[in-house]
Amino acid sequence: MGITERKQREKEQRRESIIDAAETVFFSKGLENATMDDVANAAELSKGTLYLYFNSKEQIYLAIIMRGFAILDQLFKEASQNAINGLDKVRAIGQAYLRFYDEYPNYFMGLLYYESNKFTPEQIAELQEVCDVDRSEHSLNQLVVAIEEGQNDGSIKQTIEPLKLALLLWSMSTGVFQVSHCKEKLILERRGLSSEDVITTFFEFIGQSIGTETQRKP
Amino acid sequence: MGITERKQREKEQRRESIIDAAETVFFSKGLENATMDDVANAAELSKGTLYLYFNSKEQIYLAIIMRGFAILDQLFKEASQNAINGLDKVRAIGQAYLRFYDEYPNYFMGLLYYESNKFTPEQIAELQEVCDVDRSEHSLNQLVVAIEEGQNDGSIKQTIEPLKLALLLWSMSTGVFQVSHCKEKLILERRGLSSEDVITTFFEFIGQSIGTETQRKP
DNA sequence: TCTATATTATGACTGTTAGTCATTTTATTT
DNA sequence: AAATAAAATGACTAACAGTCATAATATAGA
Repeated sequence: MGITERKQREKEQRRESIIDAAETVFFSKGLENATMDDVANAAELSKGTLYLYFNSKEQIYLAIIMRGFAILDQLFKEASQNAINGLDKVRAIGQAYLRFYDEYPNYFMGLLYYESNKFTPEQIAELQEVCDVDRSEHSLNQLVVAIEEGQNDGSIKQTIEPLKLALLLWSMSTGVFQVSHCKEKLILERRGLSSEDVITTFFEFIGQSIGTETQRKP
Repeated sequence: MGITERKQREKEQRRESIIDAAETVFFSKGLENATMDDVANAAELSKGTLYLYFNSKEQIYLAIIMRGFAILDQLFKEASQNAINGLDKVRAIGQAYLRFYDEYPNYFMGLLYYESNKFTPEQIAELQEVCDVDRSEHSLNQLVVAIEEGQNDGSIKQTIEPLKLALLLWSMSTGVFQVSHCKEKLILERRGLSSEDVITTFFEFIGQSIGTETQRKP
């Protein structure tokens, strides 16, 4: 009786196609300005149908954000691959996060949205019932692992415990990307600085601060 | 003819009282859940009247946020007062920012809201017509000045230009406060870390990284 | 003081949109 | 072919931001 399986699969596909449509709509008009009818049109479904697959507009956005986390997770994984030691791994992950911010700005914004107050634990639990797992912590864990490795192989100072350092690096990077993105027009340009410029300096700054003496460039 | 002046003054007072009311309402129920009727009730005015003083709900929130920036600006000013050199000033400003985050969490959230995409330049321009000036850059400028001072008196490394370093410190701090605030329940507690713990480590980390060798503690 | 005019305030009304639900359409089973 | 189950629909509701004709109040002029 493969019908049940086929139906399950079709349901899954329909859900994905709704997320696809919502992604296009939300990313182009912005979450606030986009209506559920917009999404329904884009998905070639009626509005009511959307609510058979998701409980709310926010719920759909949350599903989109989870896609972003999956991408980020993958980028981190790839970045870690070719690193020669822990510090190098951390650097590569940092670069990967920068690439994520650069190449997937909409997903990055979603990440910020997620990291704010916005979603209640209930909403996140809801999602897990119908959709993918919550991947929001995977990326951070990869960073923790890289730091542990670096502290073991002697490339990273042991002054800060891995989880704490990972959280710091994560939050500092996020903050720098966010601010340099938003201030680009208002402050940076006016004074002859660019966003990339600030970010590059940030990476140098951090690299020197967490590496052991032997790792420092002259 | 003092009547014009009195009327002007009364108008100003009414506007302030609307902001007072909105502050109470927005801070207690959250911007999203609060309605303009809530604000009107709290202000003991009709909804229509609110729109004689502000163009939109967002506009009122923006006015509240500007109050937050004024407070922050004041805190930075006080913090700078007793510092013995530039690095010390920067440290004091950092502590002041932390105090702001601790003691005025709602204003801090407003600051984050402001630093996001949320407001268009038009909205900010609108505000300036009817209300206080845009103070959002003052605090950052104080930080720039402190860094310049530190680079002149030899307490801060000269490797990064003042504006860039100020932006970095600002954005890193903001990111750390934000994340450690939001992750407190989900990640930190579960692994025996506290938000203060992370923030303290952050300040030590930064202090050591920007100070000149002679400023470092053993 | 009384009337005309300008200012300030009001709340019923409008348009929009997230979310619902009785009904219809389509697919599956007997 | 009929009965049943699953999926889809779109008209409907409730809530809310923002508007505007009308009313109340204050000021100025006679």
